[in-house]
Amino acid sequence: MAVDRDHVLRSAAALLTRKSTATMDEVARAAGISRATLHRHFAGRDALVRALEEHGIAECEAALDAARLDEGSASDAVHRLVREIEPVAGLLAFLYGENELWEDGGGDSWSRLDLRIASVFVRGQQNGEFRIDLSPVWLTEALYGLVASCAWAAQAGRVAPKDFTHMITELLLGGALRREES
Amino acid sequence: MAVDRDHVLRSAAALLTRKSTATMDEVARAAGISRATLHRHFAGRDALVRALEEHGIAECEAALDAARLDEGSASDAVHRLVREIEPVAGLLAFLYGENELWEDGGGDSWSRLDLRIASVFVRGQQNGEFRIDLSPVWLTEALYGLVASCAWAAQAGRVAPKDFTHMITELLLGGALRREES
DNA sequence: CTCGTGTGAGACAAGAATGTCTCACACGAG
DNA sequence: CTCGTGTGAGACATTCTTGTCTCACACGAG
Repeated sequence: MAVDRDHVLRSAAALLTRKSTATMDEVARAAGISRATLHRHFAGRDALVRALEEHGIAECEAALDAARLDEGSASDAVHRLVREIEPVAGLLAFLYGENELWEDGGGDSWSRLDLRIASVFVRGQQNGEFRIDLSPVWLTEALYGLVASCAWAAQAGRVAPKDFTHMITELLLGGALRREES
Repeated sequence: MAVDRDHVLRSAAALLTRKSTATMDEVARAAGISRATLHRHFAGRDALVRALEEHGIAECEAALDAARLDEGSASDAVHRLVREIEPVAGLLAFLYGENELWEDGGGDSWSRLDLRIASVFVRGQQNGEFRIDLSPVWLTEALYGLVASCAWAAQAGRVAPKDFTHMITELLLGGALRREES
Protein backbone atom coordinates (compact mmCIF):
# COMPACT_ATOMS: atom_id res chain seq x y z
CA MET A 1 0.00 0.00 0.00
CA ALA A 2 3.05 2.15 0.20
CA VAL A 3 3.12 5.00 -2.28
CA ASP A 4 5.47 4.57 -5.23
CA ARG A 5 7.82 7.48 -4.65
CA ASP A 6 9.40 7.15 -8.06
CA HIS A 7 5.99 7.26 -9.74
CA VAL A 8 5.02 10.36 -7.77
CA LEU A 9 8.19 12.14 -8.77
CA ARG A 10 7.75 11.28 -12.43
CA SER A 11 4.14 12.44 -12.43
CA ALA A 12 5.13 15.64 -10.69
CA ALA A 13 7.88 16.31 -13.21
CA ALA A 14 5.54 15.65 -16.12
CA LEU A 15 2.88 17.95 -14.73
CA LEU A 16 5.19 20.73 -13.58
CA THR A 17 6.87 20.72 -16.98
CA ARG A 18 3.57 21.60 -18.61
CA LYS A 19 2.22 23.81 -15.86
CA SER A 20 4.90 25.17 -13.59
CA THR A 21 2.39 26.89 -11.32
CA ALA A 22 0.47 23.73 -10.52
CA THR A 23 -0.67 23.43 -6.92
CA MET A 24 0.18 20.62 -4.53
CA ASP A 25 -3.36 19.38 -4.99
CA GLU A 26 -2.93 19.14 -8.74
CA VAL A 27 0.39 17.37 -8.31
CA ALA A 28 -1.21 14.90 -5.94
CA ARG A 29 -4.13 14.18 -8.26
CA ALA A 30 -1.78 13.77 -11.20
CA ALA A 31 0.03 11.09 -9.22
CA GLY A 32 -3.25 9.48 -8.27
CA ILE A 33 -2.89 10.13 -4.54
CA SER A 34 -4.46 12.53 -2.09
CA ARG A 35 -2.94 15.80 -1.03
CA ALA A 36 -2.61 14.46 2.50
CA THR A 37 -0.53 11.53 1.34
CA LEU A 38 1.62 13.74 -0.86
CA HIS A 39 2.27 15.87 2.19
CA ARG A 40 3.21 12.83 4.23
CA HIS A 41 6.03 12.06 1.81
CA PHE A 42 7.16 15.57 0.93
CA ALA A 43 7.05 18.22 3.65
CA GLY A 44 6.07 20.94 1.20
CA ARG A 45 6.39 22.26 -2.27
CA ASP A 46 10.02 23.18 -1.77
CA ALA A 47 10.82 19.75 -0.44
CA LEU A 48 9.09 18.19 -3.44
CA VAL A 49 11.05 20.24 -5.93
CA ARG A 50 14.28 19.54 -4.08
CA ALA A 51 13.51 15.83 -4.06
CA LEU A 52 12.79 16.13 -7.77
CA GLU A 53 16.17 17.71 -8.28
CA GLU A 54 18.05 15.16 -6.21
CA HIS A 55 16.22 12.30 -7.87
CA GLY A 56 16.91 13.73 -11.30
CA ILE A 57 20.57 14.19 -10.55
CA ALA A 58 20.91 10.67 -9.22
CA GLU A 59 19.17 9.20 -12.26
CA CYS A 60 21.31 11.23 -14.62
CA GLU A 61 24.50 10.23 -12.85
CA ALA A 62 23.43 6.62 -13.12
CA ALA A 63 22.71 7.13 -16.81
CA LEU A 64 26.14 8.64 -17.32
CA ASP A 65 27.74 5.75 -15.49
CA ALA A 66 25.84 3.26 -17.62
CA ALA A 67 26.85 5.09 -20.79
CA ARG A 68 30.58 4.48 -20.12
CA LEU A 69 31.48 7.83 -21.68
CA ASP A 70 35.21 7.14 -21.68
CA GLU A 71 35.04 4.05 -23.83
CA GLY A 72 35.17 3.77 -27.59
CA SER A 73 34.71 6.65 -29.96
CA ALA A 74 33.16 9.89 -28.78
CA SER A 75 30.31 9.41 -31.25
CA ASP A 76 29.47 6.03 -29.79
CA ALA A 77 29.68 7.52 -26.33
CA VAL A 78 27.14 10.17 -27.29
CA HIS A 79 24.88 7.48 -28.70
CA ARG A 80 25.05 5.52 -25.47
CA LEU A 81 24.56 8.69 -23.45
CA VAL A 82 21.37 9.65 -25.24
CA ARG A 83 20.05 6.10 -25.07
CA GLU A 84 20.62 5.94 -21.33
CA ILE A 85 19.13 9.38 -20.78
CA GLU A 86 15.91 8.58 -22.60
CA PRO A 87 14.11 7.04 -19.57
CA VAL A 88 14.76 10.15 -17.51
CA ALA A 89 14.25 12.65 -20.32
CA GLY A 90 11.02 13.95 -18.81
CA LEU A 91 12.71 14.55 -15.49
CA LEU A 92 15.67 16.19 -17.16
CA ALA A 93 13.41 18.40 -19.26
CA PHE A 94 11.67 19.67 -16.14
CA LEU A 95 14.90 20.36 -14.32
CA TYR A 96 16.43 22.05 -17.33
CA GLY A 97 13.47 24.41 -17.55
CA GLU A 98 13.58 25.08 -13.84
CA ASN A 99 16.53 27.44 -13.91
CA GLU A 100 15.77 28.77 -10.46
CA LEU A 101 17.27 25.62 -9.00
CA TRP A 102 20.68 26.41 -10.37
CA GLU A 103 20.89 29.54 -8.30
CA ASP A 104 20.13 28.56 -4.72
CA GLY A 105 22.74 25.87 -4.16
CA GLY A 106 22.80 22.39 -5.58
CA GLY A 107 24.46 23.85 -8.64
CA ASP A 108 27.54 21.84 -7.83
CA SER A 109 25.85 18.59 -8.73
CA TRP A 110 24.78 20.01 -12.06
CA SER A 111 28.24 21.35 -12.69
CA ARG A 112 29.61 17.87 -12.21
CA LEU A 113 27.12 16.47 -14.71
CA ASP A 114 27.88 19.28 -17.12
CA LEU A 115 31.55 18.56 -16.85
CA ARG A 116 31.15 14.85 -17.46
CA ILE A 117 29.09 15.45 -20.58
CA ALA A 118 31.29 18.25 -21.84
CA SER A 119 34.34 16.04 -21.45
CA VAL A 120 32.94 13.72 -24.09
CA PHE A 121 32.83 16.57 -26.56
CA VAL A 122 36.30 17.66 -25.53
CA ARG A 123 37.55 14.15 -26.18
CA GLY A 124 35.82 14.10 -29.53
CA GLN A 125 37.43 17.37 -30.51
CA GLN A 126 40.86 16.29 -29.38
CA ASN A 127 40.85 13.12 -31.42
CA GLY A 128 39.46 14.89 -34.47
CA GLU A 129 36.00 13.37 -34.42
CA PHE A 130 34.19 16.60 -33.65
CA ARG A 131 34.61 20.03 -35.18
CA ILE A 132 36.35 22.55 -32.98
CA ASP A 133 34.39 25.67 -33.86
CA LEU A 134 31.52 24.65 -31.57
CA SER A 135 32.48 24.80 -27.91
CA PRO A 136 31.93 21.81 -25.65
CA VAL A 137 29.82 24.02 -23.41
CA TRP A 138 27.50 24.86 -26.27
CA LEU A 139 27.31 21.25 -27.40
CA THR A 140 26.37 20.27 -23.86
CA GLU A 141 23.68 22.93 -23.66
CA ALA A 142 22.45 21.94 -27.10
CA LEU A 143 22.20 18.32 -25.97
CA TYR A 144 20.05 19.38 -23.04
CA GLY A 145 17.90 21.47 -25.32
CA LEU A 146 17.40 18.69 -27.82
CA VAL A 147 16.60 16.16 -25.11
CA ALA A 148 14.06 18.52 -23.57
CA SER A 149 12.55 19.36 -26.95
CA CYS A 150 12.24 15.74 -27.87
CA ALA A 151 10.73 14.82 -24.50
CA TRP A 152 8.14 17.59 -24.80
CA ALA A 153 7.37 16.85 -28.42
CA ALA A 154 6.97 13.16 -27.65
CA GLN A 155 4.74 13.94 -24.69
CA ALA A 156 2.59 16.09 -26.94
CA GLY A 157 2.47 13.38 -29.57
CA ARG A 158 4.26 15.43 -32.19
CA VAL A 159 7.10 12.94 -32.62
CA ALA A 160 7.41 9.20 -32.09
CA PRO A 161 9.03 8.32 -28.75
CA LYS A 162 10.71 5.31 -30.30
CA ASP A 163 12.87 7.56 -32.46
CA PHE A 164 14.19 9.43 -29.43
CA THR A 165 17.80 8.34 -29.65
CA HIS A 166 17.96 8.45 -33.41
CA MET A 167 16.49 11.92 -33.77
CA ILE A 168 18.75 13.46 -31.17
CA THR A 169 22.03 11.78 -32.01
CA GLU A 170 21.64 12.13 -35.75
CA LEU A 171 20.83 15.82 -35.50
CA LEU A 172 23.40 16.58 -32.84
CA LEU A 173 26.20 14.72 -34.57
CA GLY A 174 25.28 14.85 -38.22
CA GLY A 175 23.08 17.89 -38.63
CA ALA A 176 20.24 18.37 -41.05
CA LEU A 177 22.23 18.69 -44.25
CA ARG A 178 22.25 15.80 -46.65
CA ARG A 179 25.67 14.22 -47.08
CA GLU A 180 26.89 12.67 -50.28
CA GLU A 181 29.66 10.65 -48.64
CA SER A 182 29.27 7.61 -46.41
CA MET B 1 5.57 59.23 -18.60
CA ALA B 2 3.73 56.42 -20.24
CA VAL B 3 5.01 52.98 -19.38
CA ASP B 4 7.00 51.24 -22.09
CA ARG B 5 4.80 48.21 -22.69
CA ASP B 6 7.43 46.45 -24.76
CA HIS B 7 10.01 46.90 -22.01
CA VAL B 8 7.62 45.53 -19.41
CA LEU B 9 6.90 42.45 -21.50
CA ARG B 10 10.57 41.76 -22.10
CA SER B 11 11.40 42.14 -18.42
CA ALA B 12 8.53 39.86 -17.52
CA ALA B 13 9.65 37.22 -19.99
CA ALA B 14 13.23 37.37 -18.75
CA LEU B 15 12.14 37.04 -15.13
CA LEU B 16 9.50 34.39 -15.66
CA THR B 17 11.95 32.33 -17.68
CA ARG B 18 14.24 32.12 -14.68
CA LYS B 19 11.54 31.95 -12.02
CA SER B 20 8.21 30.82 -13.38
CA THR B 21 6.46 31.27 -10.04
CA ALA B 22 7.42 34.92 -9.71
CA THR B 23 4.86 37.22 -8.12
CA MET B 24 3.18 40.13 -9.87
CA ASP B 25 5.10 42.31 -7.46
CA GLU B 26 8.38 40.77 -8.55
CA VAL B 27 7.44 41.19 -12.19
CA ALA B 28 6.62 44.82 -11.58
CA ARG B 29 9.86 45.51 -9.74
CA ALA B 30 11.84 43.73 -12.45
CA ALA B 31 10.32 46.12 -14.97
CA GLY B 32 11.05 49.08 -12.71
CA ILE B 33 7.41 49.99 -12.12
CA SER B 34 5.00 49.61 -9.24
CA ARG B 35 2.52 46.81 -8.86
CA ALA B 36 -0.32 49.30 -9.23
CA THR B 37 0.95 50.45 -12.59
CA LEU B 38 1.53 46.92 -13.76
CA HIS B 39 -2.08 46.20 -12.85
CA ARG B 40 -3.27 49.22 -14.78
CA HIS B 41 -1.80 47.82 -17.97
CA PHE B 42 -2.48 44.12 -17.46
CA ALA B 43 -5.67 43.13 -15.68
CA GLY B 44 -4.01 40.20 -13.95
CA ARG B 45 -1.45 37.51 -14.20
CA ASP B 46 -3.42 35.65 -16.83
CA ALA B 47 -3.76 38.78 -18.92
CA LEU B 48 -0.04 39.41 -18.60
CA VAL B 49 0.87 35.93 -19.77
CA ARG B 50 -1.62 36.15 -22.61
CA ALA B 51 -0.20 39.50 -23.66
CA LEU B 52 3.23 37.91 -23.49
CA GLU B 53 2.03 35.18 -25.80
CA GLU B 54 0.41 37.53 -28.29
CA HIS B 55 3.44 39.79 -28.28
CA GLY B 56 5.73 36.83 -28.81
CA ILE B 57 3.65 35.54 -31.66
CA ALA B 58 3.57 38.91 -33.35
CA GLU B 59 7.33 39.33 -33.01
CA CYS B 60 7.95 35.84 -34.35
CA GLU B 61 5.66 36.39 -37.29
CA ALA B 62 7.50 39.58 -38.08
CA ALA B 63 10.79 37.73 -37.82
CA LEU B 64 9.53 35.07 -40.20
CA ASP B 65 8.39 37.72 -42.63
CA ALA B 66 11.76 39.44 -42.48
CA ALA B 67 13.54 36.13 -43.05
CA ARG B 68 11.88 35.64 -46.46
CA LEU B 69 11.78 31.90 -45.97
CA ASP B 70 10.72 31.15 -49.52
CA GLU B 71 13.72 32.74 -51.17
CA GLY B 72 17.05 31.19 -52.03
CA SER B 73 18.29 27.89 -50.69
CA ALA B 74 16.69 26.33 -47.65
CA SER B 75 19.98 26.57 -45.79
CA ASP B 76 20.17 30.29 -46.38
CA ALA B 77 16.55 30.61 -45.30
CA VAL B 78 17.37 28.87 -42.03
CA HIS B 79 20.31 31.20 -41.54
CA ARG B 80 18.10 34.24 -42.04
CA LEU B 81 15.43 32.74 -39.83
CA VAL B 82 17.77 32.25 -36.89
CA ARG B 83 19.29 35.68 -37.36
CA GLU B 84 15.88 37.34 -37.33
CA ILE B 85 14.74 35.29 -34.34
CA GLU B 86 17.71 36.24 -32.20
CA PRO B 87 16.25 39.50 -30.85
CA VAL B 88 13.15 37.68 -29.62
CA ALA B 89 14.93 34.54 -28.48
CA GLY B 90 14.34 35.32 -24.81
CA LEU B 91 10.64 35.75 -25.40
CA LEU B 92 10.48 32.61 -27.49
CA ALA B 93 12.39 30.63 -24.88
CA PHE B 94 9.89 31.64 -22.22
CA LEU B 95 6.90 30.77 -24.36
CA TYR B 96 8.40 27.48 -25.44
CA GLY B 97 8.90 26.48 -21.82
CA GLU B 98 5.38 27.56 -20.95
CA ASN B 99 3.66 24.60 -22.52
CA GLU B 100 0.43 25.30 -20.69
CA LEU B 101 -0.35 27.98 -23.25
CA TRP B 102 -0.54 25.53 -26.07
CA GLU B 103 -3.49 23.80 -24.50
CA ASP B 104 -6.06 26.43 -23.67
CA GLY B 105 -6.60 28.03 -27.06
CA GLY B 106 -4.25 30.25 -28.97
CA GLY B 107 -2.64 27.12 -30.30
CA ASP B 108 -3.76 28.10 -33.77
CA SER B 109 -1.29 30.95 -33.92
CA TRP B 110 1.49 28.64 -32.89
CA SER B 111 0.41 26.06 -35.41
CA ARG B 112 0.70 28.66 -38.12
CA LEU B 113 4.23 29.53 -37.01
CA ASP B 114 5.11 25.85 -36.79
CA LEU B 115 3.85 25.31 -40.29
CA ARG B 116 5.78 28.20 -41.75
CA ILE B 117 9.02 26.98 -40.18
CA ALA B 118 8.40 23.36 -41.01
CA SER B 119 7.76 24.29 -44.64
CA VAL B 120 11.36 25.45 -44.92
CA PHE B 121 12.55 22.02 -43.92
CA VAL B 122 10.07 20.41 -46.28
CA ARG B 123 11.41 22.55 -49.10
CA GLY B 124 14.95 21.63 -48.17
CA GLN B 125 14.12 17.95 -48.20
CA GLN B 126 12.32 18.17 -51.52
CA ASN B 127 15.19 19.84 -53.30
CA GLY B 128 17.72 17.47 -51.78
CA GLU B 129 19.40 19.91 -49.45
CA PHE B 130 18.25 18.24 -46.25
CA ARG B 131 18.26 14.59 -45.28
CA ILE B 132 14.87 12.96 -45.26
CA ASP B 133 15.23 10.67 -42.25
CA LEU B 134 14.59 13.56 -39.86
CA SER B 135 11.02 14.79 -40.02
CA PRO B 136 10.26 18.49 -40.55
CA VAL B 137 8.27 18.43 -37.33
CA TRP B 138 11.29 17.23 -35.39
CA LEU B 139 13.58 19.72 -37.07
CA THR B 140 11.16 22.48 -36.12
CA GLU B 141 11.02 21.33 -32.52
CA ALA B 142 14.77 20.98 -32.46
CA LEU B 143 15.13 24.52 -33.74
CA TYR B 144 12.96 25.77 -30.89
CA GLY B 145 14.97 23.75 -28.43
CA LEU B 146 18.28 25.04 -29.69
CA VAL B 147 17.08 28.64 -29.72
CA ALA B 148 15.79 28.30 -26.15
CA SER B 149 18.99 26.58 -25.01
CA CYS B 150 21.14 29.22 -26.56
CA ALA B 151 19.06 32.04 -25.12
CA TRP B 152 19.24 30.54 -21.63
CA ALA B 153 22.93 29.74 -21.89
CA ALA B 154 23.67 33.24 -23.13
CA GLN B 155 21.59 34.75 -20.34
CA ALA B 156 23.56 32.68 -17.84
CA GLY B 157 26.83 33.74 -19.41
CA ARG B 158 27.78 30.24 -20.47
CA VAL B 159 28.04 31.09 -24.16
CA ALA B 160 28.75 34.27 -26.08
CA PRO B 161 25.58 35.98 -27.34
CA LYS B 162 27.39 37.15 -30.46
CA ASP B 163 27.74 33.56 -31.65
CA PHE B 164 23.99 32.96 -31.43
CA THR B 165 23.30 32.51 -35.14
CA HIS B 166 26.51 30.63 -35.84
CA MET B 167 26.13 28.13 -33.00
CA ILE B 168 22.54 27.31 -33.83
CA THR B 169 22.70 27.14 -37.59
CA GLU B 170 26.00 25.27 -37.71
CA LEU B 171 24.78 22.66 -35.26
CA LEU B 172 21.30 22.37 -36.72
CA LEU B 173 22.48 22.12 -40.29
CA GLY B 174 25.95 20.64 -40.04
CA GLY B 175 26.02 18.74 -36.77
CA ALA B 176 28.93 18.21 -34.46
CA LEU B 177 30.91 15.79 -36.57
CA ARG B 178 33.99 17.03 -38.32
CA ARG B 179 33.72 16.92 -42.10
CA GLU B 180 36.63 16.31 -44.42
CA GLU B 181 34.97 17.81 -47.46
CA SER B 182 34.35 21.50 -48.10
C1' DC C 1 -10.85 -12.26 13.73
C1' DT C 2 -7.88 -8.34 15.60
C1' DC C 3 -4.56 -5.21 15.25
C1' DG C 4 -1.39 -1.99 13.12
C1' DT C 5 -0.15 0.56 9.12
C1' DG C 6 -0.96 3.58 5.48
C1' DT C 7 -4.36 6.00 2.92
C1' DG C 8 -8.44 9.25 1.48
C1' DA C 9 -11.51 12.80 2.61
C1' DG C 10 -12.27 16.80 4.61
C1' DA C 11 -12.01 20.63 8.17
C1' DC C 12 -9.24 24.29 9.78
C1' DA C 13 -6.14 28.22 10.51
C1' DA C 14 -2.19 30.74 8.87
C1' DG C 15 -0.05 32.81 5.25
C1' DA C 16 0.61 34.58 0.52
C1' DA C 17 -0.95 36.51 -3.69
C1' DT C 18 -4.30 38.91 -6.01
C1' DG C 19 -7.36 42.59 -7.32
C1' DT C 20 -9.26 47.10 -6.05
C1' DC C 21 -9.14 51.34 -4.04
C1' DT C 22 -7.51 55.93 -2.33
C1' DC C 23 -4.29 59.54 -1.89
C1' DA C 24 -0.28 62.26 -2.84
C1' DC C 25 2.93 63.74 -6.16
C1' DA C 26 5.63 64.62 -10.39
C1' DC C 27 5.32 66.18 -14.93
C1' DG C 28 3.84 68.38 -19.29
C1' DA C 29 0.41 71.08 -21.83
C1' DG C 30 -2.19 74.95 -22.03
C1' DC D 1 0.21 79.18 -12.59
C1' DT D 2 -3.52 75.54 -13.18
C1' DC D 3 -5.15 71.57 -14.78
C1' DG D 4 -5.17 66.80 -16.38
C1' DT D 5 -2.70 62.63 -16.83
C1' DG D 6 -0.10 58.90 -15.26
C1' DT D 7 2.52 57.09 -11.56
C1' DG D 8 4.12 55.26 -6.73
C1' DA D 9 2.98 53.92 -2.21
C1' DG D 10 0.19 51.72 0.62
C1' DA D 11 -4.27 50.02 2.79
C1' DC D 12 -7.78 46.66 2.33
C1' DA D 13 -10.79 42.65 1.50
C1' DT D 14 -10.93 38.55 -1.15
C1' DT D 15 -9.29 34.46 -2.84
C1' DC D 16 -6.03 30.84 -3.27
C1' DT D 17 -2.50 27.93 -1.41
C1' DT D 18 -0.37 25.80 2.11
C1' DG D 19 0.51 23.08 6.16
C1' DT D 20 -1.57 20.51 9.92
C1' DC D 21 -4.93 17.92 11.97
C1' DT D 22 -8.65 14.45 12.74
C1' DC D 23 -11.43 10.61 11.57
C1' DA D 24 -12.95 6.66 8.98
C1' DC D 25 -11.66 2.91 6.23
C1' DA D 26 -9.20 -0.59 3.43
C1' DC D 27 -5.71 -3.89 3.60
C1' DG D 28 -2.28 -7.33 5.13
C1' DA D 29 0.08 -9.75 8.91
C1' DG D 30 -0.33 -12.28 12.80
